[in-house]
Amino acid sequence: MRASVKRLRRTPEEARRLILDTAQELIARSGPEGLRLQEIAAAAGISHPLILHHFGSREGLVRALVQQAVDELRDKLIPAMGSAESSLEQEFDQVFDAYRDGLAQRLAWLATIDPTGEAISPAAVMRDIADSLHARRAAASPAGDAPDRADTEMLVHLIAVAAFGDAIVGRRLWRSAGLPATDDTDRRFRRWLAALIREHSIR
Amino acid sequence: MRASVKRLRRTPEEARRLILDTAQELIARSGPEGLRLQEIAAAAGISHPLILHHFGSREGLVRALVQQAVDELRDKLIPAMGSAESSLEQEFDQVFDAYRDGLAQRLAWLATIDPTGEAISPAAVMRDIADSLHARRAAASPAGDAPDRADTEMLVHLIAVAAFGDAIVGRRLWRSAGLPATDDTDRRFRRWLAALIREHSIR
DNA sequence: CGGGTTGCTGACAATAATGTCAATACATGC
DNA sequence: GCATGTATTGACATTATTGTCAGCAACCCG
Repeated sequence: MRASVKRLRRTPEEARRLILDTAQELIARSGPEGLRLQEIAAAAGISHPLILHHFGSREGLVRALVQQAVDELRDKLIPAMGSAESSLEQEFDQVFDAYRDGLAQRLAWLATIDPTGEAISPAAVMRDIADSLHARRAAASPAGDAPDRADTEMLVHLIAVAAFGDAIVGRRLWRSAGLPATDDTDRRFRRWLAALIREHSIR
Repeated sequence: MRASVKRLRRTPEEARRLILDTAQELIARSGPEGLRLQEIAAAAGISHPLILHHFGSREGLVRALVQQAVDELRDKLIPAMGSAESSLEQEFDQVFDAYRDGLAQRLAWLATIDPTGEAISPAAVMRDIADSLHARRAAASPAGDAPDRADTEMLVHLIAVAAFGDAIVGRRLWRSAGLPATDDTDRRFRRWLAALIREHSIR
């Protein structure tokens, strides 16, 4: 004899968005290990069959989550490394911060789900970034001393893997080195790396 | 009316070893997501209660796996970055190779299981490495121009996070940059990074 | 050889997870 | 207001996974 409960009716886009956002919060908090449909549903205030309705299966949800993580990375990285005005230090802050809120964890998860990288490829994000950065470096350097294209590619790779690795194991490593795992230590590392790169670019 | 089957009887150490090794193979292949007792047991040719007998619970097995990954990293990294004779290039090969065979994946998994890094800490591995490297740098540089201790700490951190990140997303990023995801590309990156570091150290 | 210790297994229990389905409620168009 | 479409849900089915337990079997020791 339960009173008929008010039922919220969303557009499919809203519903998918709600589910994806909730799932990502849970992943950021406790990792992808314990990502259960029931748990997501409870956190989102919906029933678990609704997730299956919108994504077909758990597998479909995972695919959507991974795709969104890749898109998110691209959308954060391109403006971070592509803007011509910002300083190297500002760029680094943006790149390193891009991985916050569990984005690095989601990407690491993707890497374990799809080790070969065949299933989902982040398009040509890195090439676009390298193009943009290379153009800036060429413009900034005196004629005849333009840096090698390969050098720029290596540089982009270094920054990408370092920022990614730092997001996942950075704090742990600082602790293991006997240094405080604080924002300040993080910042000092970024500054040091920026100086290293600058030193290299000037030559 | 089955014939009584010959039963293999191992020492507890052998059994634990067999189980851990089998589990790690599975993790390296398909990630920790699908790490099931039944699956490990089937791959190891044992029954799944035997795992529970030796590790108490699935949780206990996970703890042992993570502990072994941390130990393995330490045992590979200290000789790789601590030896005085090898060249920077040789060291880099050892450090980057240390993460192969899924070790980086296991460590990333650990990072998602234990995000704060409180539960299992890799002792003072990084400090030991920094100590060792710093002593070498001081000895190698002319008197009065010894590098800063903080500089060495940053350097060790950079190499550690870059190698880690490279192990997990490196190949994917090369593909995304339009470069071949081959051993050769990997090696070129290591050589480039070694040159960058050398350039910095000489100054 | 006999008895004790314990590694090891098959069968079972308990629970939890994904997925199915019919029914319901909310919106929109006529 | 009524009909249609579909987002949403509760109840259920199915399967898989961890964990328990009693008993078997290999090895050691006297």
